[in-house]
Amino acid sequence: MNIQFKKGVLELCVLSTLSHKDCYGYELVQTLSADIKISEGTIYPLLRRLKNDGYVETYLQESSGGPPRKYYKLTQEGAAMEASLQDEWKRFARAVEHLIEGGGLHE
Amino acid sequence: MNIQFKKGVLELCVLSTLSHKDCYGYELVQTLSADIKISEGTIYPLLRRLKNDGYVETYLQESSGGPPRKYYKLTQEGAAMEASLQDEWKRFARAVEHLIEGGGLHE
DNA sequence: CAGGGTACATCGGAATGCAAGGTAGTGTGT
DNA sequence: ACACACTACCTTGCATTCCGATGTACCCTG
Repeated sequence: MNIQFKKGVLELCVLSTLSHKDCYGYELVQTLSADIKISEGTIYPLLRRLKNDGYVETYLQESSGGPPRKYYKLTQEGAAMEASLQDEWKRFARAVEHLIEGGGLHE
Repeated sequence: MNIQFKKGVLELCVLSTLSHKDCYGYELVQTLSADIKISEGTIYPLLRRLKNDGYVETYLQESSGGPPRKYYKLTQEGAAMEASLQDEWKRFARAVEHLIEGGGLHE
């Protein structure tokens, strides 16, 4: 899988997943990797960034069989960001589709 | 337009455009920018990379009203790369679509 | 002869993802 | 008791790609 394609998109994927339910970091790696491979070295700095920007909040929860899990919860700003990014992505994907199908010509 | 989304995709767009007809760098900037903004500072290093990797060949052609144009022509390897990248892109776009629609769940 | 369009090119900075490495807790096999 | 694997967190350095700024040079128009 082309690494470059993922740039910026993983942020959208994380926000989108969190818009359905709260998740902890390790869980996000497992869940997202079913569709798009993402490594721990990517997710943790990304989640830290999202928290710093106010798009998510965190809370700890004990776990049987491992250290406590840090859950991430979408804020209102995060939900707005998710919607915005999703819209941007769809417009971008359409533009690419247009270019690779039509060769950028008006057909 | 989210800059990060473009990472790696511009290479596909350039190869795809060249698969329809030979172009010179400045022309590619104008053509592609109708759909996806791309700057000269991006296209020239990209074209050099494609040439170094053997995906394109170049030839000069005089122009009325400006310096000579350096045309880029797709090689066989370039055409194969274009097909491969296009396939990768489509699978990637489907995976993203699946994630942001279904939230990564099996629905 | 100044300014704008054409057309090439390079450089440094910013953003992002990854592999590799580190810390701990829990459970299983021998 | 001890090694190993799995869970779960985290950081650091590296590679890649894109952009804005900048530079060169040609041609035409006012």
